[in-house]
Amino acid sequence: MSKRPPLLPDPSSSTDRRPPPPKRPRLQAQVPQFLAGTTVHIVPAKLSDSALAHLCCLAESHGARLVPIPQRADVVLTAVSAPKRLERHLPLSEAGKRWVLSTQWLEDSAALGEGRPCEEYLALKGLRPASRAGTPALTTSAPSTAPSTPAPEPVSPKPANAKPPPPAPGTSGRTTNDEEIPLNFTTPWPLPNSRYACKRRTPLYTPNEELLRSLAVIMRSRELEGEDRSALSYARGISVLKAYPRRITSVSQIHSLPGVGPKITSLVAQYLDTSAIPESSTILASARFQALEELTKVHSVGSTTARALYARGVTNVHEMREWVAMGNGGEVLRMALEIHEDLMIRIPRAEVELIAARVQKALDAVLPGCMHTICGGHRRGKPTSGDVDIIFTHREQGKEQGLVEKLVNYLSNDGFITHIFGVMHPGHNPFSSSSHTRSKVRPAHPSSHFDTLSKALVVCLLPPSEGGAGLHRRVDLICAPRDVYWCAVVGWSGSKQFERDLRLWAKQEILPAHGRLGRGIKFDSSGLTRLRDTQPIYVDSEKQVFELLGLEYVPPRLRNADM
DNA sequence: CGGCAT
DNA sequence: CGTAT
DNA sequence: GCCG
Repeated sequence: MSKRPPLLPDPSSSTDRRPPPPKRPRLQAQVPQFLAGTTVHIVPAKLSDSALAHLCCLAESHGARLVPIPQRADVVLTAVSAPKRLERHLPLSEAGKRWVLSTQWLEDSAALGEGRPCEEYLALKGLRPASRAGTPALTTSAPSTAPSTPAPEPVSPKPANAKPPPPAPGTSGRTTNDEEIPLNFTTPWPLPNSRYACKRRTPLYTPNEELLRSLAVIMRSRELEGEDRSALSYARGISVLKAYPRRITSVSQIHSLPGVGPKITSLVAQYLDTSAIPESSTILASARFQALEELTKVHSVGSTTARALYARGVTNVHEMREWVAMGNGGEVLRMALEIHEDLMIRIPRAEVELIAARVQKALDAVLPGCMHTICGGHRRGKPTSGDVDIIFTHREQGKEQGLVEKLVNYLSNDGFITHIFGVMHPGHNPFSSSSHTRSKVRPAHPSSHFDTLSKALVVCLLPPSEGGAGLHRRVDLICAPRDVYWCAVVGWSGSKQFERDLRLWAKQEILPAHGRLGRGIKFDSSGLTRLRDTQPIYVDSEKQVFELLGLEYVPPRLRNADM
């Protein structure tokens, strides 16, 4: 939250603060020059030619001077993560005198328009400049944790075209491949002009962070109060603003953005005037908001339940515990409270990957030939995750049946899984079961991925002896049949707004009217279906999903359309 | 004014 | 109603 | 709350 006040014009009226000096002659700088006066060396190893060229352009366009040897650089960028391999490209003694960062630092900073904190992108853990020498623009305002470097995402199967004969992507039990080496292409960032998040490129970091955080408070309040439609509008507005690549300094900039109407425009105007949004501040300070926010952090407590609890005088987790101790609530809630403190702690990337490796190991033991992809925020490049989403399948269609149980049993016996919040299966409807709800009626086609895919929502514990933090971690295990695997991966990679708009777009394209011939595809994460003849369409890669929906491919790291 | 993801 | 993205 |  606490950000330094960099070069914001900041017409903050009223109180203190010296009057803004008219010091801002950089009008010709179309591209933020956060690397001005900085020498940069890019280690070519492990980079494709095009990726290298891309990074060089990126660095120079932001003011860097490129130097051919690391010894002369203020900043060294590299895609090499293995310490030993890195050592071959730059002596450790030299390394300790400058920042040695992941290339992702440049990608993120360029998208943001300012230098990201270096600490979050150390190529080698703990390797930082000993003496704070010349790194002018790169002041490490490192606020906190985030140890691991966002690395090229690991994915299991290959896009299948590497080898002609075996149709199965993953070779044997091995898994975890890389998707693409170059990854993002940040270059000329387009202004968001589409109404659909799935047609925009939205990086993880935004130059308008504070503004959007304020708007997100109002959105959250609407959610908590059950005003879903309003909340949706804020989600859309925030989403489109997050894709806006420059600092917003005037409402004229956002005037014509889709999803930004009179109300949101006025809120932005207030923010630009006063560096705050009064409605947001009021909400944030209100006891009710704080209570509902805290209560809904407990697994299985949603906004409706939270409001009901609040009405009965329960205003925090401690009081909820007492309320449960008096015999209220169900088993899931009791479990959730048991480990609530652990679940509040975010998971570093490295541990996410350890957990996935552990799951893959179990898959190998239970049914050889499986592969997985880590989805969710982790796949979108977040430095930490709230939970771990693992999608898996078997290379042969059909072999995956019953796999979720076997996996959960195996990992439970192992002591890795400590709690089970729920296991769902295709065809099994969570309604009409258990308690006496005579929910005879159920929609004819309830096919959401919540009942077409098998999955387990569990809690795991990876002990420190195995590299874990010794904390309970939420893990979603989702099993997809081979032919819908990539649809499931797309569906579970998010972000939420990205998914909503993906489906909305699909629907628009599909539904009759539209003389748009050639189209007519239904999308859900259980697959793609050509409506014309209700024929399923099999895809073998994520890109094909986008193609078939008539969309430009958006890499996972540019799907961060939520706050 | 109806729709807003599944 | 909750969960998931 | 915004849009078609």
